[in-house]
Amino acid sequence: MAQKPRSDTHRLGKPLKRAFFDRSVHEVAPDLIGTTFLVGGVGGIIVEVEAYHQTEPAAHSFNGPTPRNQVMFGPPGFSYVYRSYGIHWCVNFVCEAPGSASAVLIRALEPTHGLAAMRRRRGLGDEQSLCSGPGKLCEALGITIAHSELPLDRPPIALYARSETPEIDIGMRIGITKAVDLPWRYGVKGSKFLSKRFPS
DNA sequence: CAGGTGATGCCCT
DNA sequence: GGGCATCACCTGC
Repeated sequence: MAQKPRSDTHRLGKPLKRAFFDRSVHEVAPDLIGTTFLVGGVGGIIVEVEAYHQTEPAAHSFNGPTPRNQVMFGPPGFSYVYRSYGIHWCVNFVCEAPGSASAVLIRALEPTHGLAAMRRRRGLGDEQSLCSGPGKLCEALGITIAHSELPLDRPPIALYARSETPEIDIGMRIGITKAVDLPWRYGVKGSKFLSKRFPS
């Protein structure tokens, strides 16, 4: 029998304001660790993210604005959803001043809200694998391209401040082929809900 | 548990 | 037409 969901015992913090994202992506990314991310009331605690910035070739914005990535060049506090490998969706939060074209990729959640809905969408019972990857968490939360370019402080999206400050691991980003040596991946130290363990 | 690989859509050159 | 900010499943240790 699975352990009791954490949502039974922990309270949500204050809603994040859109101004939270009007800072350097390198400040926002680690600050997002431990916050709660819900879509339509379903989601959990962010345990892993990566930062991307226009000045670095792994970013979708590196080659300038296109129809797909235009939201990255707009104001902070909006979602950017793209299709990955033709199969999965991945979600980012746009950061910094308009034109900086930086964003935080949400890579893993600790599921806390709507476990039944997530299991149904994922076709899985294993709680540890529900949201342990950028494509997995989008499937669990029902995120598609229809959720791109939406404000992060209005329904159906909700973000809540962390109630405790977790110990944070920092490492190289995963699954990319360019700018592989930038340590722009952040995660909750020792979390069982990461997409991959941080090297010790 | 680590490593290799096929599936699959679409953006951009 | 090339190249992916991935996942699940298979192998072999």
